[in-house]
Amino acid sequence: MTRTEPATDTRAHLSRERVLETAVACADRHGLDALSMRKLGEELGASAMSAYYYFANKEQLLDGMVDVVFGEIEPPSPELDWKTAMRRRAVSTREALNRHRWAIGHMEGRTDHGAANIRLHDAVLGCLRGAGFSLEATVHAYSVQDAYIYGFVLQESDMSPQTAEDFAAEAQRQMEAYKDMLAEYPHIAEVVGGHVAKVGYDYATEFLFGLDLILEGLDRLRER
Amino acid sequence: MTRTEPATDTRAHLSRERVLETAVACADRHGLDALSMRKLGEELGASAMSAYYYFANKEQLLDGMVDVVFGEIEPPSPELDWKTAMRRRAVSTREALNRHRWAIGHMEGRTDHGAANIRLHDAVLGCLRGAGFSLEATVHAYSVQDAYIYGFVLQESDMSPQTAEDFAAEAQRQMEAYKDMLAEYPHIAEVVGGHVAKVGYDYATEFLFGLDLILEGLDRLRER
DNA sequence: ACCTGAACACCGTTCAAGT
DNA sequence: ACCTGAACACCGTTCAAGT
Repeated sequence: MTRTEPATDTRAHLSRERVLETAVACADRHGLDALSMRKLGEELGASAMSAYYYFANKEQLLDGMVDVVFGEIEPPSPELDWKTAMRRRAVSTREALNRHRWAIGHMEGRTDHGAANIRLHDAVLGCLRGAGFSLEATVHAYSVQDAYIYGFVLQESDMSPQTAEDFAAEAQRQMEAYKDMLAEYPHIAEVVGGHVAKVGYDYATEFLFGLDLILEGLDRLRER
Repeated sequence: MTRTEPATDTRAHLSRERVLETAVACADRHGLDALSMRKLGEELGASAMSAYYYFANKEQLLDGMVDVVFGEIEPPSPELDWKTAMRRRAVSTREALNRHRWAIGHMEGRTDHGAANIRLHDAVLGCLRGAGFSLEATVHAYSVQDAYIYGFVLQESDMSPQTAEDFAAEAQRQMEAYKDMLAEYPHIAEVVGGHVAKVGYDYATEFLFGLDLILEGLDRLRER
């Protein structure tokens, strides 16, 4: 958070932040698999093993990278009503995870939670409690929302086509490829051929559809 | 699908199925990271590179492994009403993914879908169409359900404690560890300390809570 | 304190060779 | 047809050494 650069830097020095920044940028561009400690050193303009001074191993580097992503998620504002606040936080989470597709699948399992993670967690719980959810209902509400958000981005980041038009084109291509099997799979033929290949599939509106369905369901769980 | 073993096998021969079976079992026990092509050869009682005869590379091996998991998911029965059928299919998906924790995160992104995957996909679409969902509503309904199911298991498989009691104990341990920071994070203190550390967190009931919330929301989308 | 280079035990993949 | 062994270009990590 606060940069403590020595006043007498002879050259481009390394730092925890700069290593993290470079690692995130590198993973964004080439994927997490392509990010090796050696490649990271090179990208930093330093030696192959230079990152090991700041991170004991690759797992701890990933801990740090994940918390960078958490830091980009907009926490729910206490100014807004709970539904709007949760909706915006969900959208912000989706956006952050789409900027850093390597992160999904590593956001939850960390044994030591980063500072940004904990801060966001606390803000979400506070939003729900303030809206009149009981302790139990708060746990429920948190679970459903996060399962949905992470699951949606997981599906989304795995699919190649991005826009609704791309999606329609890809659907049409796949229909051609599987043409001889379509008799065996009539419902895929109907839904993909009759709908997706025509109107496409827009991730943003699809995301909001499910999100609002969940938020409306949760609203009935509140007290008063 | 159909086994074509030669009648004159001199010894324990390899086969596509046996390689796949062994790979899945190995990943179940030690994780996907620990599964190397060399280790797999050893586990098969064959040479280090033996699996390369059946799979061009590790990615195609993973394609096959993922479809094994899809094959373990119970497709929706046409005998049941749509909500019960979807509920059972969701529970079955969660169970399969919990048996094969390495699979989550690899189920969706495959470029060539396996046979079991396509079969299940078609059955789910058929169930929804048969229940009176329009083409558009079917796509919505599929999206929400799968996002929720995958996302829930993603969270679940990342957490270490399994039972509600374990969870409560772990929560208590974490409360101790973060004691000095609790003033900064009052809502975590309240929810974790006041609820989770006491009653725990049962994954199965938590899963059904969100699932039913979604299914009930979707019910209002049907025609007639 | 901060960074480097060589060394170790591993990878995935290719390919000529064996039966 | 089915499998093997050696070889290549990579990994993550350790550690003694440099400044």
